[in-house]
Amino acid sequence: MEPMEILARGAVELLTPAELAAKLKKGKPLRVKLGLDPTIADLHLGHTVVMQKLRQFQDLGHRVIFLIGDYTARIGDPSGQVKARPRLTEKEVTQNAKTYLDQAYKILNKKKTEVRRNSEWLNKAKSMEIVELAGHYNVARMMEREDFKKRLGEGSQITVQEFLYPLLQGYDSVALKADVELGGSDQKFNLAVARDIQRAYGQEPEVILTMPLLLGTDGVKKMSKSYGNYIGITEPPKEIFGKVMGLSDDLMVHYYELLTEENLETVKAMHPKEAKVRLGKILVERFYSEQEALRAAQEFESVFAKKEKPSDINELELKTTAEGLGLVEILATSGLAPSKTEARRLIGQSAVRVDDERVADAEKKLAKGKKYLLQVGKRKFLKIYVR
RNA sequence: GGAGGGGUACUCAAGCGGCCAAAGAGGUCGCGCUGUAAACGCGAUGCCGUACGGCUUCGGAGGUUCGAAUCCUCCCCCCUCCA
Repeated sequence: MEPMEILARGAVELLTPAELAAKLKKGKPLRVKLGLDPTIADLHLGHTVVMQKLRQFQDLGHRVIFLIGDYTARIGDPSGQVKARPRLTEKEVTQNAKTYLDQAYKILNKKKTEVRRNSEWLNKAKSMEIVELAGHYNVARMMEREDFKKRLGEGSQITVQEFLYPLLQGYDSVALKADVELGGSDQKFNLAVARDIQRAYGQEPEVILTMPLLLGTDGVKKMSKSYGNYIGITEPPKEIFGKVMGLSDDLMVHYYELLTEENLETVKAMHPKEAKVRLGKILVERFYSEQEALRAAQEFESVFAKKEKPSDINELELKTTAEGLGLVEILATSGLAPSKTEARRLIGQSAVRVDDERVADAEKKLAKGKKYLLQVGKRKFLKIYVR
């Protein structure tokens, strides 16, 4: 396949194909920028959509520049936000960036990756320079932006500071002499501004390539840690696999489309469950190994299809001076239930099993000196030793 | 700076002196049905107590009242219109 074809595949938007072709034609490695949002500590599948694309650039011999927006993080990206974002401390930024990079190298080639921080140049900028930068853009265009428009309409606040964000991000591209910039499709506005800013500073504008946003496990909102609808790439294999199995059939196809190279027609022709198992394996294998993928799949089958017990149930020892411990108490202290009230409620809803027997009596006590297998709901297991 | 509107549980949103731990929707959790799907049905959803009940909650601090999310005072924050 031609480089152009590979790079353009899956993109929501490529501005412009002609410019990219021209840049590729020069035969020099391109500087491909990705702005990293240091507000997130853990990567999830949503991030990997863009990562995967970066990897393709690397495989074709180009250079990836990870830009840690440590300076801009203190402003907060207004993209898609309903409210102004909280600002971060220096320490949080550094920590988040480190975690992010460690995880990103599961996908990227570290040798072909350059890491920079925008505080390198933005800290030095004089206020007059910032004012000049602001002079290169106008408010009307800024207000074309969907999220600003919406916030304005709803009457929620927009700070002038937020206007600065896209400008500074655009200036980063100038400082880095970026040839290409990637981002999620929600970043389109910021990226487009970068092109204008580069032009204003006499540079050839970067090509921008936006990738689709992956929907979260709820199938409604984009995948995001703050919505709690994410699958993290550092989650244990069986968690990743389990979450994949819990996807709706439609969503599964969406995941296949954005996360794999599989032929969608083939996928749709398969039995949905088989297809889901396959997707789960592909993903676990990507972040761990083939063995882990197989194990996760087997484990899943035995626990949920055959109703067997998981192979690695945590054990907890609880001490008591009395004859025994109340079940409610055990559930609450072991974390199987968030509170005693909730524990009682769960028992009342016949969600609790002790040694495979459903418990209906909220006052049940577990006698001292014995081990028990507790189960709450379908997936929470814990071995308890009361002594 | 002036005039008015508003801040309620995870979220949105009713309530505007007792019947309010606070309607409704979403979310979440549980049960059922299943392919641990989705959709659907039923139920639960502040904390503590077996239950009658008790305790803490409606932006913050005081006050009025037998009794306040609801009335009053001050403070903080947000919005709209005017300047």
